[in-house]
Amino acid sequence: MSESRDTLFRFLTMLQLIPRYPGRISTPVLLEKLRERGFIIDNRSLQRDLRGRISQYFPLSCDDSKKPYRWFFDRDYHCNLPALDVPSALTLVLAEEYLKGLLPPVVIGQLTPHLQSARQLLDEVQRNGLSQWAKRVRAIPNGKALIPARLGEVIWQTVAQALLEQRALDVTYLSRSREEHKIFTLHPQGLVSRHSVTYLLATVNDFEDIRQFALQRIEAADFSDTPWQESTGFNLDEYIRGGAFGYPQNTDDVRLIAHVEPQVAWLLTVTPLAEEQTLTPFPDSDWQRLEAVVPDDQQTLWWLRGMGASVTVIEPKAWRDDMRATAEKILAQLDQEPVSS
Amino acid sequence: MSESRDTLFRFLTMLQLIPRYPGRISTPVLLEKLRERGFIIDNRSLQRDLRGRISQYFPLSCDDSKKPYRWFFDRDYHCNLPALDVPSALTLVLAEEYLKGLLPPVVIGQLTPHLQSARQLLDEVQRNGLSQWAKRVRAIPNGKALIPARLGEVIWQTVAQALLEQRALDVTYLSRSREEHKIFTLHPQGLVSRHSVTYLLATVNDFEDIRQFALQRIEAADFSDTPWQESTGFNLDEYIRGGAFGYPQNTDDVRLIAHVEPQVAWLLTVTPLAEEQTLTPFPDSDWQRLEAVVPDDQQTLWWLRGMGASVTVIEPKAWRDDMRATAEKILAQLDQEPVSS
DNA sequence: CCGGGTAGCGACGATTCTTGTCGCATCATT
DNA sequence: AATGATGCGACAAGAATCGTCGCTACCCGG
Repeated sequence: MSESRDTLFRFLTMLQLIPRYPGRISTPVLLEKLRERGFIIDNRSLQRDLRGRISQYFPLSCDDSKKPYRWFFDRDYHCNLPALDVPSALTLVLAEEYLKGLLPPVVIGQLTPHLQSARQLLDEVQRNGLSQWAKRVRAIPNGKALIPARLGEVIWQTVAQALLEQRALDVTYLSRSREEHKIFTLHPQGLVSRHSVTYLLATVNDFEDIRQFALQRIEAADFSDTPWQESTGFNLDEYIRGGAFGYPQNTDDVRLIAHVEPQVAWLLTVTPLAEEQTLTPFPDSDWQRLEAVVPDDQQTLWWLRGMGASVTVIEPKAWRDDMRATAEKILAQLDQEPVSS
Repeated sequence: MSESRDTLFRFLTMLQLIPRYPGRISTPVLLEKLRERGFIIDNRSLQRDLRGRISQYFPLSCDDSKKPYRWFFDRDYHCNLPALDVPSALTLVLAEEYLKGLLPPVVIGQLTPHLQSARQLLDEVQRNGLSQWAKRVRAIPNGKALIPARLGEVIWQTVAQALLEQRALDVTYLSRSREEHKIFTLHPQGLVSRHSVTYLLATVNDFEDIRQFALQRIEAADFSDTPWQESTGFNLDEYIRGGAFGYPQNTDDVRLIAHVEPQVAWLLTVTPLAEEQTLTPFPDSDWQRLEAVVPDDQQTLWWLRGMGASVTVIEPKAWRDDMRATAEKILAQLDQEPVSS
């Protein structure tokens, strides 16, 4: 039996098993995990591999302050197999540009190793012009970029893990009034990132009903000894549609009819509102008639409002009325308020 | 000299040098690249490694239809070193949810291997509940999710590479009127992804001025023999601020003063509009007074419009006037148009 | 049609590396 | 203080690596 082929593969497995810095793994545990994966290996060999071989060629460090030594990679070390190609690296950088306004910094930090290897590749491609690429790529987000909520790194990691491994959490939560610290046991059922705020959906203690918890208001989170309870019949999509995050969204789509400015019409030919969409020019003006089947949700309404006077809603009537009411109310308020204070 | 340590590292280097499927690399070229990196290795050894060792343990295929054999990985193969942890995998999935509405499908496809390894990890975490995680994570985007523009995979890859490697492109471009096919030589200077449309900024032929080209209107792109010309003094940020993508944006920020509904006030405490922002309650109502230093751009104005009657702009006067004018114009248009057609 | 050049591959043997074992030192824990 | 766990140097048997040689197959140009 040529066992040697195992060697290469065993090394790769080891490299995958050793975590990045905040994490660490002790030699015996690593040995155990390798055994689980079918690598019958001597304790001594493992030690030799770690110290003599791998750590010479990888940013691998060892915490030898206590006796079962613990090994870990440098915080930002990352390696892709196969290596990134240029278009993928560019995609990653572009994705980061967008995500900066959408996810808490800590969550993006989770991607740092990936992003760094992308940046590194791009740097190498442009040996001459120093980091030109950073000046050549921009993302302009769709809506107003709010500043994402601050959030502790450990909180995010704990919550993510609890959600996925189906474990209960003991949390200290700062209630909305900013006054009370409350301690709950949560049974995570889902996670929703909305605009720039991330919410955990969970049942509390022994109750059955789902509640929302903004992640940035969780002050401490630990895995609980209480067994996790699944909320039977919970369906995230239905929950969102039910209106938990704003405007109640009907399951049925609606037929939108509107008159739009030429500029908006042009925009819509490039990025349609919906799969089913028609634009027909008017004979007597350069505006166009838009007809589209769109979801009946807050986002669509926002989009229409954001277009301002460039779009005139004809149908559905409810939206037409909403636009009128909103415009009238704005005027009333503007008239009422003094110009300055 | 123990040379063996080289072996492991050489394998890793090989794994990095072999591209994913659409790409391929021939044995002699691979040999050359390994030599460049200091691995003095015999031709025979390389052949043995590829056929005998690596391809046994990796999804590596070989195109042996022609004589310099060409090697490549399966299209979706990907391996992270060190392996992803659960929170990072969740972050990737969440990022994908957001990006689906922001980047053309092809561009996201570029990330498929990464995303797949994330999904795979999550699947493994939840052995019992079959792929529960997919039902437990959602992103609700900030604005209306338009359908991203369609775009050819090869076009994206070619453009990305040309931009970063500073090469000129010969493109066939479908001009805005959808009538004419034009052939240009472009000298890429920058890339801007705006909402869901991606634009290449480039000078054309021998001209000096920068023009925008929507990627989805590029029908064919090839590297040009013409040497790339840098547009001296071009600065992407200045260009965007100059108003090339809509509302001209002044460098100076403005001081926004507005009265906001309690609900909006609450939203703003969680995700502020800007670093400098104050909210002060009014004594005689539950509305609050918002004061913030915000950029003078289209996005901010959109955000204000999207809020409808929940926000009353006090300052700057230009915006207040804009809100009033927009509201009046909407009313006028609604009155003018028949209710239905 | 034919030959030179290139690439793949089997075989082989010397070199080199790998790996289990043993013994000892060190550290942690009780 | 004792016991068990862990780290590590040394060693030798066994295994794998790697360059070389020779053969074959294929591509191309003459």
